Amino acid sequence: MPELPEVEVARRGILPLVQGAAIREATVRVPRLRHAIDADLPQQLGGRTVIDVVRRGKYLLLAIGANDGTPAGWLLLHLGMSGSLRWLAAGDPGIGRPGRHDHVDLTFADGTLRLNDPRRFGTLLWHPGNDVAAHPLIATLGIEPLTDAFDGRWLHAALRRRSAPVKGVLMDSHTVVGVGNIYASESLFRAGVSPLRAANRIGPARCDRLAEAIKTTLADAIAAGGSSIRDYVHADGGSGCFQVDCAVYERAGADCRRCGATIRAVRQSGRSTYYCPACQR
DNA sequence: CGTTACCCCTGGAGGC
DNA sequence: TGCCTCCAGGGGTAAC
Repeated sequence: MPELPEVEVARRGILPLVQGAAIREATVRVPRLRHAIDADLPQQLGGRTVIDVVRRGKYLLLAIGANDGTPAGWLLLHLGMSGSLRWLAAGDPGIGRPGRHDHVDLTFADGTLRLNDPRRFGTLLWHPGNDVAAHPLIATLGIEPLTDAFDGRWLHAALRRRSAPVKGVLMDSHTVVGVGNIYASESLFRAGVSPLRAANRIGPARCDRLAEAIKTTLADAIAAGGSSIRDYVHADGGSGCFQVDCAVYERAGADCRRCGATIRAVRQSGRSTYYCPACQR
């Protein structure tokens, strides 16, 4: 579900709630996520403090400190397709009535951070020590799109050795992180690039436009509060349907807002892709 | 190495 | 009402 903007919005939502706060208790009701949650996770977290919450790709990384403030390890959290975080203030009666897919609670003095994930494609892993970048799931991640290092030049060099359709390459988190199924389609529309085009057949000038389109699409969505369609829940518990007005996503059969042509849907590697066959080449 | 198909899982929507 | 099929924001893994 969440792509980079939703994860970033969730990060900003929970940071002021949990930073510097001690975890009184970690409760795991359902450990069977994509990777099984370690049985000793509650022992690792109990009594420790959340030092910081950072984002790497679609992962939220919680720096966890020991009582004396020294770093103890990292909590890797990925929301998968359907995961969401909720904050329930202390005393909220909902804390005592977890729902069917409320798999994990982190209980603080001021409230409870609750992970809900119906499809259980999410991930919650404990990584001891300082070096979270060394974790296999993190070490293999590609470039962050909202950095200066990611530009048309970088993108052109990366796409040059890929013959697959560009849309799938943009969604490959080992190349560039954070671009999911919605924003891949939206970014390609903004750049006027067909999702079906072989990645290595996009020239430098168009890579400039595409890199810029990815940045602005993601940044706009973050500014709008993230873009969620079905079951995303903001960290504060409100429903978050941010980017309600996608240009192409889920608009098959509708008119292109730029040229009036009919938006088309195709399937690529099992995922739906939307594009304007007239605007995007 | 790069590409593709498949798989994990639940729930909602729509057809009959 | 029920049952069936298809679809959904991700990504790791295996096989070619």
